[in-house]
Amino acid sequence: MTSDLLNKGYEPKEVESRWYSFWQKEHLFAAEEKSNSPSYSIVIPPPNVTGVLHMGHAHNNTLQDILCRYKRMQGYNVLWMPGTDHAGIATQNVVEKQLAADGIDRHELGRARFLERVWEWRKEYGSAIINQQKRLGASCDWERERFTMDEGLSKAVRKVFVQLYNEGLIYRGNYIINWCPRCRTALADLEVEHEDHDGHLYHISYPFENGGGSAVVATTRPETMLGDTAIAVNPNDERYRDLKGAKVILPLMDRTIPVVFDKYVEMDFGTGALKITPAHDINDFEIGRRHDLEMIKVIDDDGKMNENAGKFAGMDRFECREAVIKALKAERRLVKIEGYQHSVGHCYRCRTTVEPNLSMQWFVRVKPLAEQAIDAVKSGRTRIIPETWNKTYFDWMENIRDWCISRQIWWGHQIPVWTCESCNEIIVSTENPESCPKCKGKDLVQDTDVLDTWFSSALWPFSTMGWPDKSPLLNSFYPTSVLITGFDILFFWVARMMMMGLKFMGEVPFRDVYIHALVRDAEGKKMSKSKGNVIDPLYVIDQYGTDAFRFTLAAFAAQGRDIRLSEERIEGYRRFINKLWNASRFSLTHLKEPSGMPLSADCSDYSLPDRWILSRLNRVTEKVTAALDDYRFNEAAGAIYQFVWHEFCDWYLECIKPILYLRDDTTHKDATRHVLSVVLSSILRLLHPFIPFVTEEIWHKLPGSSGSIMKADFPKVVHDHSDAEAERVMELIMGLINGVRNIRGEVNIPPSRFLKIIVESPDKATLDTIEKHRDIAINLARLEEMTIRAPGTRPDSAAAAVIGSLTLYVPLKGIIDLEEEERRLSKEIAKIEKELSKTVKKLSNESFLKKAPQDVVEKAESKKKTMADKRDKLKKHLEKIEALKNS
RNA sequence: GGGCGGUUAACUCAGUGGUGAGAGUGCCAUCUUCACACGGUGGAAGUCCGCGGUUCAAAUCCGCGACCGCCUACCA
Repeated sequence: MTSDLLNKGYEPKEVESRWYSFWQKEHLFAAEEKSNSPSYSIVIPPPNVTGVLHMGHAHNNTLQDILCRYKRMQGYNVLWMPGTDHAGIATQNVVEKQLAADGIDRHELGRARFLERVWEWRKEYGSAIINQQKRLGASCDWERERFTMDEGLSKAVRKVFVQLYNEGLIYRGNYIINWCPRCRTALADLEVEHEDHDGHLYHISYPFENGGGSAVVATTRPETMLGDTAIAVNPNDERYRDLKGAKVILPLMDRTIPVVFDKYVEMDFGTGALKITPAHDINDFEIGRRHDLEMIKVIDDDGKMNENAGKFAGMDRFECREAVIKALKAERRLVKIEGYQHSVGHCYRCRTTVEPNLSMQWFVRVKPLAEQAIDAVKSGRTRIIPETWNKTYFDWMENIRDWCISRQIWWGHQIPVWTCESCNEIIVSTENPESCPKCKGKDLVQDTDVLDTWFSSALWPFSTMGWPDKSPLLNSFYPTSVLITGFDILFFWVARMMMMGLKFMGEVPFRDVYIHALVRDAEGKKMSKSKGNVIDPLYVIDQYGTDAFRFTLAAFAAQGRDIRLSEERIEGYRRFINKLWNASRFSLTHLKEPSGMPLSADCSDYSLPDRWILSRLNRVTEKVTAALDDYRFNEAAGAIYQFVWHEFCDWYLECIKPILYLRDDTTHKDATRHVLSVVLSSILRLLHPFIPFVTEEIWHKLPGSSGSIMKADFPKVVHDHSDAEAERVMELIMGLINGVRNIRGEVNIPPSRFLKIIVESPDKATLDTIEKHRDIAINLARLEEMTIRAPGTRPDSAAAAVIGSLTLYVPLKGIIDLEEEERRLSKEIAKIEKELSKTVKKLSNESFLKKAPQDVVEKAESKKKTMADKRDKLKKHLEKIEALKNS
C-alpha cells in the first residue's frame, strides 16, 4: 500500500467513510476510565434529538474535535462525551403531528401508549443527527453516548429534584407564568422570544360608580379587560388625588372594581391610569398581590375565552379582542385608538403568541444557586473566553428570577411528586412510593407534569458520567476541561450547568467556557429555515469534502466575531487540501523506505533549504500550539496554511527539486529526503486535528509510518533545529530571486528566457554567501549565468533592483524597453522617498529620540540608512538609463 | 430603557501602541516548467466610518457622533 501513488486530485468521499470506520473499529475515540495520562474532557452540547445538523452544530463540533484530537496526540486521556437531549416540547410536537396524520389525538391514546410511540420514534429517527456528526469526523466516544431520558440520567434528575425540594429550593405555587396555548404548557421566561409588533393602544373609559365622569385607561389588549379587578393610579398623581376609596364600573361586565394606588404606575404614560388584570399580566399580578385583588382568569389554556368572559365565552382571544372593541364602541366607552409599537412574546418552539396565565406550577428558587455560580467566575475557577461575555453572564445571574420547571406535556421526566388520595399527603421521592408514609394508603397519584428539558440538561456534565453513583469516570473527568458553545445558550444551559454543578458536585462543571461565534449567512443574517438562507452542512461536505469544510470553519473562528459563511470561501480551502495532497504526492515519489538515518542534532551537514525549513517548522509548531492552547483556532489554521503553502510548497520543494532529481543517491540527496520526510510528517500531524481524513490517508502512505495518525505525537519544537542564520541567509537568497522575478514580470521577460545577471555588494561575506548558494538562485530565478562581484562598472541597458546591500542588474541588450525601465524605476524611487521622508521626519523629532525606546530608534535609524542607500543606487541607475535613452 | 459587538482592498475577513497595514477570493498580465491550471510568477487595488483627544508614536487607547447587527427588559 505504501508504494501506491496517490491520485492526482484528492477525492474525499471514499477516503472519509473508509477512515471513519477504521477509527471506530480500532476504538481510537475511546476514553479510558482510569489512566496514568492526564485527563482532558469535553461534554458535547447535546443536540435536540429531533434536530438535523446545521451550521451551528458543525462549527461547534469541529472546534471540539480539533481540541480533542490535538489533546489525544499530546498524550492526554481524552473523553469527548456525546449524546442528545430529549427536547420535550419539540419531540412531543413531532410525534403528535405524526399521529395527527392518522387522525389520532394523543389523549385518545393515553399517556402510556403515547410515550411508547415517542420511544419508537426515537428509536427510528433519533440517531439522525448522531450520524451527521460522524460525517463531520467527530471523534466522540460513541460507546458512551447518552440521552437525557436514559435511566441513569433520569435517576440523576429525580435525585436533584428531591434534594432541592427538601432544601426548599423547589416549591410549588399559583403564579403567573408564560403559557403557550398551542403547546398547552407553561414556559420559562427564557423560552419566550420577544418581538416588536405594530399594535394599537386602546383608550377605554371606565365610569365612576357614583356617577360623575370616568377614568380613562389605555391598553394594548382590550380583551383582558373582562378579567379586570381594579384600576390603578400613582399615589403621587395630582389628577387622581381625590379618588381614594373610589370605585369604577367595568364596562361590558358591569362589575364594580376598586381604584388602587400603586407607585408602579407611570404618571406620564397614557392617561396615568392603568387597568389591572392580575390573572393575565405579570405586572398586574404583582399589583394584585400587593392590593389583595381578586384574580379572574378569562382566557383558558387553549387560548379561548372561558365562562368568566360572559357573553364572549368560547371566542378565541384575538377574535374576542375585535368583539370587545366593537362592543365598547357600541357603548361609547372607546375613547380613541392609537397606533402603538410594543413587544409581544412568542413561544420559542411554535411561535404562538404567549399568554401570561395564572396557574399552579413548580419553580426553582435560583438566587442562592446563582450566587455560587457568580462567585465561581469571579474567583476564576471557571474562565469565560472571550471574557467580554463575563458581563453578560453576571448581568443575567444577578437579575435572575425563579425558574418555572413544570411543563404540561407528557414527554419528559415526570415530576417525582405524589399525592395521597386518602389523606392528601404530598410525597416527594426518588423511588416510586408504594404507600403513603402517613396513612399507609395505597391510592397515590403522581403529578402529571414533566420537567423542563433544560432541567436535565443542566446536569449533563455529571449525569452523563454516572452521577449520582461515585463513578471512576467522574473521578477522572469531572470537572471537564472546557465547554465549547455558542452564546445563544449561555443562559439556557451554561448558567444552569454552573449552578447545578456547583450545588451537586461541589465543583464547577468546567474550567473554561469558550464561547464561539454564530454562523450566519453571507449577508450576516442568522441562518433559519423560514428565511431560506441555510447552507446545509451535509451539502457542503458532499460538495467540498469534510476536511475543506472543517478547515474553513476553523479559519473563520476568530474570537468574538460572527461568521459569515459563503461557498466561495470553502472552495478556497478545498484548494488548500488539494495543494497538500499534491505536495504529498510529489514528496512520496521521492521518499523511499525509511533510511534509518536519524536526523542528526547537528544540522550543519544539511543544505540551506533543509536547515531553513526545519527552523521554520519550529516556528509554525510553536504558533499552532500556542494558538490552540488559547482557543485561537483561526490563528492556528492561518499559521499552518501559510507555512504549508508559502514556505513548504513555494520555496522548500522548489529548492530541493534539483537535488531530488539527481540520478545517484548521494549522502546529500539522502539527507534532503530525510528532512523532507520529517517535515511532511510534521505537517500532517500539525494538520490532523483540523483535517483528519486527508492527513490520515497520506499518513498511511508515508514510508515508516505505522498505525493511525491519531496515535502519533503532535509535533514539538526541536530547539536544535532553530536556525536564525539559515533563516537570514535564505531570506537574502529569496530576496534576490524575487528581485529577478519582479524585473521579469514588470519588463515582460518570459520565463522561457534564461537570464544573465550581475549581483554586486560591497560586503565580501554577503558575496560569499551568495556564491555558496548560487545554484538555488540560478534554478529558481531561471538564470543562465550569475556574476557575483564587488561594485563595479554599471552595465549598459540593464534593469536594476536593490535588495538590502545587494544591487542586482539584469542586462538585456535589445530586450529591455528603456522607457519601461525608466517608468519602473521612477515609480520605485517615489515609493521609497515617500517612506523615507516619514522616517526622516520621525528621526528629526526630539521627543521621539528622547522618549522612544532605544531599539525603536535604532530600527528607524537603520531603516533610514537602507532606504536612502537604496534610493541613491536606483537614482544613479535611472540617470544612466536616461542618458542612454537620450544618446 | 439597559448592555454588547461591528464599520480595514471590489467581496469575506485577520490584525489590542512602533512594518512600506495583511490573507483568501475576485481582477489584470503572463506561463500547457516533468506534485498541483483546484497550479506557477508578477501586478493593480485601502482617507483602516467621521470628528476630537491622549502619546515621541494610534487601525490599535479615550471621548463624542453616524450607520449596521445582536442580546436583554414588566411603561400599560
